[in-house]
Amino acid sequence: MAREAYIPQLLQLFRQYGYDGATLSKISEATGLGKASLYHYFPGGKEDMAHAVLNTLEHWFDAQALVPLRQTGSLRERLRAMGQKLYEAYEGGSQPCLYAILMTASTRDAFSDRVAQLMMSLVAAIAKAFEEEGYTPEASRRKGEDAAMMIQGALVLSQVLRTVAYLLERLRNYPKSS
Amino acid sequence: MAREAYIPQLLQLFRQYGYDGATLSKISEATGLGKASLYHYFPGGKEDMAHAVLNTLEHWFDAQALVPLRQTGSLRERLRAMGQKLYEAYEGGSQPCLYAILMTASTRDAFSDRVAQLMMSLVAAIAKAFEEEGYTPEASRRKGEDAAMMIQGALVLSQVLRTVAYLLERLRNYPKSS
DNA sequence: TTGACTGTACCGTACGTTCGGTATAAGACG
DNA sequence: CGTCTTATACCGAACGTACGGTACAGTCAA
Repeated sequence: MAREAYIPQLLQLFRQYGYDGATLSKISEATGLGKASLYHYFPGGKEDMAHAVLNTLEHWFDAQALVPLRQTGSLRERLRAMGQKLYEAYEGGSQPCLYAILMTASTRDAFSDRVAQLMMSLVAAIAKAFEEEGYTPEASRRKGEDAAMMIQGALVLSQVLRTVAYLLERLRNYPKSS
Repeated sequence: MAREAYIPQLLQLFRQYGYDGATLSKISEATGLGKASLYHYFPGGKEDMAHAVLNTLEHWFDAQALVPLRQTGSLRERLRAMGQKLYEAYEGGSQPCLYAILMTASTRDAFSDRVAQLMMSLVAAIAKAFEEEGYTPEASRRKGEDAAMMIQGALVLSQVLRTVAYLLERLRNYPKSS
């Protein structure tokens, strides 16, 4: 099996236990792979695994969440389509964002540049959609940041309050939320 | 020295390294206390320390951040005063929220009920201010959740993007952000 | 026969926690 | 006054366990 086959389990473990809490024993158990095999697929160890998950996530964002932004239709419709994709990816709020998870790791420096870049590309993609609609670059950037803030805020509150779905529902109906 | 004297260092360590990453060695070094002494002040170990920090935070919220909400003045002014307090507490976004940090711990179950309750009290306090202004209970609750989401979202983005202050600036100017 | 893959044993280190103390100071008692 | 007790503050050393990671001798399909 290719290393990509284990990405979903890795993602789930990092989400559930955090980076420091996702121990090799747990990873070994969840994947069914011995430590030797894990190091065969991921020579760089745990850090390598996290980066592999980020690779997949980066690709997923491009191919799933951001693709509606580049399609035709009203801005509102396109944002909604993105919201729907995110709603599914985060399972209605029951799953946290890996970016936020990795930024709480004790070795966050190993990921901070990468995660910042990924987040910025999300902000930029949303901003671009606004810009095409006639918003100024600055206002567009702000709209992109607002959207990202709302997404992350909803995810945190879902985690904390465990009342899950209805918070992210607003994301699905973004940008008309109130 | 009383155990309360060590709360600021503990808060800082949990924020910086996460719960799992804040090891007893680091705590010992930062506080200047031997590991054994830490168990004198916090018999319940690391979990005890985290709860002690939450105690302080709970008190701080009541005495600092939420007190403007109960004062006189326009709703807008009161929300702004709260925003200013939060802006200071999170050092303009350079510091994450401990609630979110603890929810990424591998032993998050030890804190999840407590953290949910603390977050709900924040939401409720903001909602109450809106309700007094004539908003319906449901709309008020929604406003409280929106504010909490915005706070948490701004904190996450500040952590991830490390562009810090200007995101939380919007919080300071809440609710007129755009 | 090669090369991808794996089970097992093992490494040094660090973890959270506990034990068995010592130092100091404040009361209590005769 | 002296000393005896008690409580608080603190610590060095060690506990058993688990950590992330490595070495190596295989196995097995192509």
